[in-house]
Amino acid sequence: MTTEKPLRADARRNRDALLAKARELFASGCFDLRFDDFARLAGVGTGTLYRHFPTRAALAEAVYREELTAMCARGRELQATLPALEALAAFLRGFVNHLDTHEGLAQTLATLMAARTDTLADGGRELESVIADLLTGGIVEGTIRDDVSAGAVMMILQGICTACGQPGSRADMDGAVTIAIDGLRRRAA
Amino acid sequence: MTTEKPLRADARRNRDALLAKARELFASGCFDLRFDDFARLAGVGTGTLYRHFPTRAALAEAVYREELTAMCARGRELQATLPALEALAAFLRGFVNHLDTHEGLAQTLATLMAARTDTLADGGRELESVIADLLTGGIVEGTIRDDVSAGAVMMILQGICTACGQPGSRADMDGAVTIAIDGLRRRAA
DNA sequence: ACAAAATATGGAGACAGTTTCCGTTTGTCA
DNA sequence: TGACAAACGGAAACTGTCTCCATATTTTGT
Repeated sequence: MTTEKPLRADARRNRDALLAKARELFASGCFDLRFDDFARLAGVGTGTLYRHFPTRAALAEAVYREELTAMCARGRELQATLPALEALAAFLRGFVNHLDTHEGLAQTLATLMAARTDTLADGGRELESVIADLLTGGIVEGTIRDDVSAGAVMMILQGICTACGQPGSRADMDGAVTIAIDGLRRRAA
Repeated sequence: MTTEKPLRADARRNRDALLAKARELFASGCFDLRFDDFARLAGVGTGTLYRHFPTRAALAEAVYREELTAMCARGRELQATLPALEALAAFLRGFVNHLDTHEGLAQTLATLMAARTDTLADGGRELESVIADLLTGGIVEGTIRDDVSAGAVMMILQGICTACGQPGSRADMDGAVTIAIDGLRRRAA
């Protein structure tokens, strides 16, 4: 599906430089400097930046793709080793905990999830599919309600990601997760 | 507190024209046309627009203020006539139902809630205070858990508002509310 | 009723960030 | 090594935001 195209040597080099510098900048909290500056600081031309990453969101997605994939992998791992509801709870707790110290990731996810559109949302889809599988596991197991789907959980996470970074939000982020976890439990008849 | 300043006649007229045109545009789904164009279409100059509404969000807030206040009033009314948890549930259901057919309001709220930048967020604070009171009522009554605060619920609503308008989101919006309502119940020991 | 003072107007233009375009450079392959 | 394709850089065009101030309207005092 994903058309692997062999990139020319200098192209790959520039792309990597861009990515490395962007990662560094994001990590130090600079989310909204001029888009052009990502190019300048990485030592490449503006055109090159745009050729590799047509939008700010595309750049952010590329930077965090690996990290996001790792988190998803962890989710699957939890699913394999714990009962579904506990796995889901652990996953969500870990997720929020990670977001709290990686604001750039939170911002990026907030954007990706809000992006109704196109191609670059598939970082978000990767996450949604992990959650869907966790839910399914819990439904089979009988511990998770069967009347809500992963999309609903994604909305909640979206809210959490957006709020992340606001002073004093940590407690409410945890609160939202608490609500989500207990709200997902199959209700006693 | 709110400094009521007598507005000059033409000023009030222009302000109203702006508001009316903006309401009409929002209702027809045009959220992101040039900000300047709101002025042009309302038949006033750019300066006038900026004088009355310094930002896009300020304009949106003014447009929806009345509507939002009505929703909050309804929340208080529910609180007065139903047990707290039921009032909260009815409020949230009604809220989402309303959002679903008023996308402009949803967008506006999403923005207001995300904006920690105070002055224009007090539409958001009005909402938060209604929810806080509903929660408090339920805690006293013993039906709502006491370990999460209104901020957590606001995050969830933020996610819902952001998602509103995406095709097929309605079911998940309802799902998120379902999770929230059940997640807020005091857990049996 | 009128003039002075106070208030508000409009829209040209400065500005900042974004994006395109194309002449030049660099890498690839035979 | 030459020819061709791929990628580069960065100046210039563009787009939306916002400010400024000479001009116009309203209010107030007499």
